[in-house]
Amino acid sequence: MTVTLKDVATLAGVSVKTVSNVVNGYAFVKPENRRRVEEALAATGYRPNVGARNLRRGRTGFLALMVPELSIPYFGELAGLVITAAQKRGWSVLIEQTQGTRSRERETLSSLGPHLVDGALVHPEALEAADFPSPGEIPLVMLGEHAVDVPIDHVAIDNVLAAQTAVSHLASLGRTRIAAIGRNPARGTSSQRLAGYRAGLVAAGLSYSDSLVAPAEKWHRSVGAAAMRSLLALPSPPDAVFCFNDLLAIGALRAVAELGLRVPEDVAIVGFDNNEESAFSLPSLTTIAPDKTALAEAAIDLVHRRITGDKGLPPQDIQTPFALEIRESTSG
Amino acid sequence: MTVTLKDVATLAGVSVKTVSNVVNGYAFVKPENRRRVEEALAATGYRPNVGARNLRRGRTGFLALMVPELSIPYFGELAGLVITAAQKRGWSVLIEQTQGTRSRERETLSSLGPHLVDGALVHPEALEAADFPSPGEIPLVMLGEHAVDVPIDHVAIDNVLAAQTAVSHLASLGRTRIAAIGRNPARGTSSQRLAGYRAGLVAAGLSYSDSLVAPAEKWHRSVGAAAMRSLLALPSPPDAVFCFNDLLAIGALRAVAELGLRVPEDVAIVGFDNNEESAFSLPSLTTIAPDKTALAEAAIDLVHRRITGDKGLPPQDIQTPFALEIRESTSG
DNA sequence: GGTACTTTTTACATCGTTGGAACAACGTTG
DNA sequence: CAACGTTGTTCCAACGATGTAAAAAGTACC
Repeated sequence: MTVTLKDVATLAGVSVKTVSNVVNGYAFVKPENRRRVEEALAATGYRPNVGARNLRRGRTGFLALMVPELSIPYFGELAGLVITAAQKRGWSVLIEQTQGTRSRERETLSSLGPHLVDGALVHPEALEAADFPSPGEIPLVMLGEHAVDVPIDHVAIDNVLAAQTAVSHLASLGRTRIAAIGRNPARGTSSQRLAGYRAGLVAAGLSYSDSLVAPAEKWHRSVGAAAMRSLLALPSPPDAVFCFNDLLAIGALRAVAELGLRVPEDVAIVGFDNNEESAFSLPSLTTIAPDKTALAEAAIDLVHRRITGDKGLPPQDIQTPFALEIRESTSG
Repeated sequence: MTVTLKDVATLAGVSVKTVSNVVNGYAFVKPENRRRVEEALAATGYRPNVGARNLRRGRTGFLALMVPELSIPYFGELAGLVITAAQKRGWSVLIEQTQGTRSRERETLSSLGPHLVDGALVHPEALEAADFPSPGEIPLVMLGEHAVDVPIDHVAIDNVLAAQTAVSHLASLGRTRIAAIGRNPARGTSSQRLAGYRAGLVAAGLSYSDSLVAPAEKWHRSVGAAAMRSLLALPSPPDAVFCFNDLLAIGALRAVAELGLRVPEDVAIVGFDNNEESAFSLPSLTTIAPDKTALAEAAIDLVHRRITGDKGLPPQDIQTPFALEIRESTSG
């Protein structure tokens, strides 16, 4: 049923290779033949068999993107941008979800054989250094989290500085009891944001207190609400909170409202990620806004360079920009 | 560098085909040989070349999922569920974004050759009947929208009934000036929800008024806010609004709040889609909750049946369940 | 030991494509 | 007109796997 080069060749009265040459834009084809081939191509509606082509070329035309869950707004948005950036360079993107578990992350990583995809962008959550595949396999670019001492390309914003910026902003409003929500020792991202939180406190001359740092296993809205409730139940509750992502912050907003308190008058809140919904919450959310487009472009660019040559390039560590987006949750 | 069947065969001292037989679980292999082959497989770390296997088998192992934009929560959530459901049956999912434009939708559809993917789930937004490929190509399953008289599998909830349910709920609260946001003649989904809206009005004995139906080109939050503002500026503004999706409703919530009015006391609001964020908005949003998991499973199941045999099956039209999720925006 | 049968293994062709070498046609040049 | 470089085309092998059919090895029975 499907049309192959051979069918086109028969119809055009030339050899298979000549048709192949036309399809691939080889220069030296007699105009007359080229015309005949092109007509035959059009007439038959020929489409190359990607599998066969890749078998021959040793390329697949696919990139994998590994994320915890697409239903999390940050990853949905990021995936969309990655797909767009990849498409510009002729790649299709295959998405794998890991639910943020180490076992699924390892499994996914090891299944990414060189025949399935040309390269992969991975956004690990629980992965450890030992889990990384021996180099020499397909090009890998890590997004978001910096796994310690693994010689792999890495693209992210400066999480520590960003977190510090958020906390400094809260301090600059005159808040003195600044809490944090999102501690999770198993996740590198959490450690970095926690470090930034502490740095922000120090810079503002405030002291750190463990009791003001709420843990959060999953960074979901409901967890943020629960954490906020427990913080507000403290003997001396916080007057500001830095949430390690926007979902936690959205949950926190709700918890504050349910207790009849006001944001930002009673509690100022800052999030992280700048999800689209955060511009529309009530009140809208001040947040760290990573340049997700830059992130996606940089990652695709890097994997592109790895795939097309540049073998010698040492592992890159690229930082993309971010900004503090000030909204109602910290500015009445 | 990569290990092929041949390498394994050499190491095990048997023929390539025997190794292939072991890999594929063929029954008649002498235990002794099977053991040797398995050892060689383990020793070399053999991984099948998917491309070559598919070339031979005529399958690719990929499904495509076409959606407007992953950054829209509904599609992010849906895509996540589709990927999960596909994975259970051994497929990887390739995502294509169309931005909801007809040209990109057509382009995408026509690029889905039989060699690239085994089947596709498409969620069109602007596509018309004429755009559909001749049958006999790869199996297609349409999600969400029912394009008229195209003999193609289709999975969705009953949009008309769902919309009617939403409006009936508002009417049951005693609201009499029920508006709608989201009219867009170019989109089938909009027409269906509009029809349901009218049916709901009729059922409640209310009259329809064009002035209470706000258009919305894109169903985004900002558009919902703008539409709400214009509805509230009417000489006799609505006391309830049915928004054609949750994003519009979230925008509407904000517009109401900015004017100092209360939800649901002054205006009750119902959305559609049950995005995760809608359970946490202030107030939380009453909405139509489609069973997205059922939708994803049904679609994957259908495409699975198409691919593995069942050629004769007439085009299916499957309806998946939905529920009205009542929250604060209609119940103080 | 021979026949008939079953189990196990192998050689070969094949999927659709492209790289390379060989070959043919052509116009230039000496 | 022979030798040559340039252009254009074809043939063949290969990418890595699997289906087919035939060969080889084993088993059972007379």
